[in-house]
Amino acid sequence: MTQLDIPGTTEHSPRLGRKRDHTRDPEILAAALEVLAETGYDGMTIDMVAARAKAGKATLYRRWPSKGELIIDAVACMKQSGNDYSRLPDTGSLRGDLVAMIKPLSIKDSEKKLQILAGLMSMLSHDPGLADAANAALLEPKVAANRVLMQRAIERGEISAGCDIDLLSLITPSMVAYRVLILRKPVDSAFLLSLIDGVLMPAVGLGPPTNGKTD
Amino acid sequence: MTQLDIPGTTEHSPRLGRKRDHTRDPEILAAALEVLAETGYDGMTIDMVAARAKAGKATLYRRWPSKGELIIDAVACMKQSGNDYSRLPDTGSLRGDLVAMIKPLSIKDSEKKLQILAGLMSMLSHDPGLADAANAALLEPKVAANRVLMQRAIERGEISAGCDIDLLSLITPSMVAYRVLILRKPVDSAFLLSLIDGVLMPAVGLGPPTNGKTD
DNA sequence: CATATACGATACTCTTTAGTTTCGGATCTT
DNA sequence: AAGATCCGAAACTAAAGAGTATCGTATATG
Repeated sequence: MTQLDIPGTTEHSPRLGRKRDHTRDPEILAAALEVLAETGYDGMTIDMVAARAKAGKATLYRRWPSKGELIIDAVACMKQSGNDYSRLPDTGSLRGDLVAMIKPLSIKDSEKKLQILAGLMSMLSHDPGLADAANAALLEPKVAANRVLMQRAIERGEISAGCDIDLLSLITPSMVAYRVLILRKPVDSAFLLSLIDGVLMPAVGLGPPTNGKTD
Repeated sequence: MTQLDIPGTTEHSPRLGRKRDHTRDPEILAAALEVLAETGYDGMTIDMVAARAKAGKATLYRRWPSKGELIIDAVACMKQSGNDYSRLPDTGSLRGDLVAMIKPLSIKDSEKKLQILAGLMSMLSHDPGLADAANAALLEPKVAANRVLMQRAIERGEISAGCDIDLLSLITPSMVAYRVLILRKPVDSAFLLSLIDGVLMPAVGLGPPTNGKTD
């Protein structure tokens, strides 16, 4: 599904025969993420991942020493995949930028990431390293994007420099997570728009777009 | 720890001998919740729960047909315990009420509930009933409290009736959940106050308490 | 006090799954 | 083409844990 690029050194050099085929690692990691999202860490088995990737179970163990390491690798590799926040919207207004971030593809991506997060939620308490990796790969990209947008708005003087953008940039991700994981309701434009207009814009001091009167 | 009250019918009546001792059910359910919070659903074993409750494993199976049913019961029983939101703060102002909700005990309670939630997060996708039960027992009480406070503020004319209180009442719970489960940072008054003053109050149209000037 | 029954402890069965080993076939190197 | 090695498939091992059965003890009922 995702085309990843692993630094993939060719191990130590054998005189003859084949080299270890690292070209399929991305497929295996993608399969692991799929199964993880569907069944959770404990529900998932190595056989499921191998079957999904059409690889032998032994092949997986030739590359990763354990199930846990495989998952850590799989989560970590999500960080660089599909996060093309390099070109963020730049409409000239904060609201325009935030609205421009609402895209079906982005929503689907978020929902998949949240399913993965749910799958390893119970391990996060016991493995701080995994928790950091999961945050960095699954949530932080979106948070960072929001932060950049707000920072730009500060720099162009649109909003006050006193805004707690570290806090505000967490609102959408955490509300989306709540809605998907707990309420199990779909994330649609209406919901995201009500977050933008009902929460974020007022919080940065930009009044509501339609109703400027208090009474 | 928690003193629960189970309707506890005495099964069918035996002629002689003891009746089934349902007085210890609450202790067992409390033990189950503790182990669940500590190790997650899959990590927890019936033996752990039995040991924690100083009960025999067979005793647990005499009362609950399976591990899953035990957990469902344990989560469900949380709903009525420790949720004395019957007497909510009533300071006369929304901000006063929200600030009055900040109490160390309440924070500890939330954190424990969130650990329980994390423990069964991966099952919520596969068991909608459990998801509803978990939400009703672990998150919804806090959400409902916020909603009541805001509804009162609307009724007394403090804030606009157009406020989306169903949305706004989710903000604190979801942000706290994010902070505890993902960021694994402590929830303190400073954080909650910045939510109130930096997000909620602006969103309901009540300006910041110190700085009323826009420029 | 006698008896039936529920209790806690513990041994047991059976299923699942992580991780290993084996093997025939495919493929790269020389 | 020959040889070495990696591949996928599948059999295998070992450990963990859900659920059951047994047993001696405690206790409520009568």
